[in-house]
Amino acid sequence: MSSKSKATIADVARAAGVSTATAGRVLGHYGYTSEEKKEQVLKAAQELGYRPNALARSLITGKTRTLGVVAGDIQNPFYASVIRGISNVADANGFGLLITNSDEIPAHEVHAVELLAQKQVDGLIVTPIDTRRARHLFSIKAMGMPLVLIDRAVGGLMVDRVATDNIAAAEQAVRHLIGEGHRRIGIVAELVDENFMTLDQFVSHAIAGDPIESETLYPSWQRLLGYIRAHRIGGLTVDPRLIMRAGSYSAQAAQDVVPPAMTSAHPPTALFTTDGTMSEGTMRALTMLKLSVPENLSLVCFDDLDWMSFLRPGITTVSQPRLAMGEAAARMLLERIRGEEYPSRTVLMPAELILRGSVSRV
Amino acid sequence: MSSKSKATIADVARAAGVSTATAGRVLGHYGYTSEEKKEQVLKAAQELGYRPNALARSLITGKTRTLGVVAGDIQNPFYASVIRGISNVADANGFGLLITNSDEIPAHEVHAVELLAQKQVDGLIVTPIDTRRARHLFSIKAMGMPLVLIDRAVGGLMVDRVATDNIAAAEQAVRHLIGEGHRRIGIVAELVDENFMTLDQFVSHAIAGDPIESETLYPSWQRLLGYIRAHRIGGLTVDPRLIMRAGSYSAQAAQDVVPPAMTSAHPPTALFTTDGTMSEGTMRALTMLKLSVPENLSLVCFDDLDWMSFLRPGITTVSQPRLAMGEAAARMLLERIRGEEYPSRTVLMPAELILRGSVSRV
DNA sequence: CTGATATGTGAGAACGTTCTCGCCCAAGAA
DNA sequence: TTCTTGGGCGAGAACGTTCTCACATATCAG
Repeated sequence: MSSKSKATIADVARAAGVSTATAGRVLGHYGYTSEEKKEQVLKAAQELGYRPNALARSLITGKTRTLGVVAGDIQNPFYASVIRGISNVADANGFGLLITNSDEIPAHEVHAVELLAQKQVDGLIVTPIDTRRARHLFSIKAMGMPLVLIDRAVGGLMVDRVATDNIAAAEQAVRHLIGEGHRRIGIVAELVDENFMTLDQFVSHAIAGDPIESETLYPSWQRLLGYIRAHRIGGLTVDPRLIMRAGSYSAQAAQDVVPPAMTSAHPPTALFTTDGTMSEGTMRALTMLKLSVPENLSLVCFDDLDWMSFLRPGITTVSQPRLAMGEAAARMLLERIRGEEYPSRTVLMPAELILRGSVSRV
Repeated sequence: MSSKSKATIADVARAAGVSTATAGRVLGHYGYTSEEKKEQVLKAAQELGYRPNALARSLITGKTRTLGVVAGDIQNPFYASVIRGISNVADANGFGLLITNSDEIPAHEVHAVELLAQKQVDGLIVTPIDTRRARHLFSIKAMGMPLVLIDRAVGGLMVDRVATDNIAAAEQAVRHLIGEGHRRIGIVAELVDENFMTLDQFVSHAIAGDPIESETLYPSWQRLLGYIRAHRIGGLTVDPRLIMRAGSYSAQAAQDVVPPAMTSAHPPTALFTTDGTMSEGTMRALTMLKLSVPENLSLVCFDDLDWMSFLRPGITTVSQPRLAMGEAAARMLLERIRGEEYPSRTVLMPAELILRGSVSRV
């Protein structure tokens, strides 16, 4: 029956009484074969339980029909959705997915990219960690392997990219708070060190309206920029004490940084959190502090997580099209794999501010 | 430099002035080579930007150092964590991960398994959908490909498996509610049709204490069994009207099935939800119904999701070791891949009841 | 009839590795 | 001396496919 170990094309050919070339043609669906031999071969293949060896096929065709993905952490809902989006279009096109986690550690990313390249993936989707140093990614591009970036950009690396329009989205969110009468608005953001400017320098540049190379900025810095722009537009000054910098991508860091600001002499009347992880840490802190939303404090988050819709009173948040981002990235990658030529494209996806009950008028 | 397209072992050998065999030996770390030639080869490889082709290597060794995973849906926190666990041990052992979603659709699972087998993965981790018919899985086993099942079992398929001890965990959760004085306890569960017994038959068997082949039962049915056993132990009768059967794996289905029961003549004073998806749907329903937990209704969930700890008053829930389940599965799989022989093993992981604030005494 | 075009077949090369073998050399044992 | 042992090296087979050819035939246009 079909259970035995492994039958090769040669075995099938022998059983069907044809050459391996002919058997290969019918099994691989290429070239010409007569109906007669086709039936013989198919019958023999069936009986022997023949299963094509994709390795051998890929070795000679140079195509693996496999996409490589380097994400931060599958457990994070953001990445989980993005990957799901990628998976949707990969599936639909008969591509497999080789997935790795970088945990936002540059060395892990380098290692993962190397592994995927050795496994000869047809293309790579990466959420790059270091927006400045990324020799491995330049090397991938130079090798001619299609590459698409998600969420972050790499300075000088001209490849397709899809991201949320972070600045506009954050600006809209904070303007909403200002519109509701809030004047002291805190922001909870990772703001990991980018080593090119201190936070103070960055803030004063932004407040002064100096031009800032925002493309290669980390998302949390872009969202901070949107926060500052909303203040400028609203004619408000930015109080640096209201910028709660977690310094790392963890809910715990956010949870730690919120209480001091909330118990200070002039606490904010509203908070803006810059991503799902910060939102979670902030919620934990607010629960510990027994602060009620929106009675004691208004809140706008970034990224629409499951619980935001049913946790009373409902969290007003910026919704990113995570699934669509993954799908768009995969589609662009497949176009490149097919050999289509374009100048490198950047797709900035709009985010939507979803109004729920976590903001009150002051 | 290291950027050019693709240098092969033959290219490196030529540049280093040695045979391909010798170059292969140093680049592949096997056999003997003199320090002198080793240096020459390494230098040449460096200059040509040589990167081993894992495909060619795998074709001849018969090993790909890649694991295949067929999960329900990466976006679901349960699967996301399990996969992350698998990824942890795969990474640590230099294995890659080929991941697919079945969306709980049998045909998808069959297709995914076939794809992964063709790609010659060294082993497979599957969350089987159909616990009765699974020819493709028997075939995988017959082929000699190592296979580990997670969360569900397949009748008659003797392979390693890791799962939560669902019956015991559910029983403990419901006994807790009974201990707090609850007498009318509702259960919200998928209970997709298993076609071997109707729900009524199943319930009456369980109430009567008749022996039930529980190994190959779906998790939601196992949890229902635990619920019934807790009633038996507590000397309570089971009211069939309190069994809210969603009938499919979606939060929407749960959300739809809860309101009728809550607005009936004799509503329950407490609810037990049998997994994360049911919990989410139930929360949505409770929010719409404006029922406060634990004032108007007590609640115990299954699976500890992020929000359960910070959503006030904190949700009492059964915590499954999802990450550890994935890690255990991957470890068992690697043992099999290494050729270790055991009779097929079943690892039932204990779950922990985490007491928070969603249960009140009546 | 001549040439082109499409269908059909098999022998054997190719893909980029690892593996098997035979050969050489040096050092130590008999 | 002669035999063994183990390091060191290269030629060429092998893995299981697809690809390139050469060589058929049949059909159709001119």
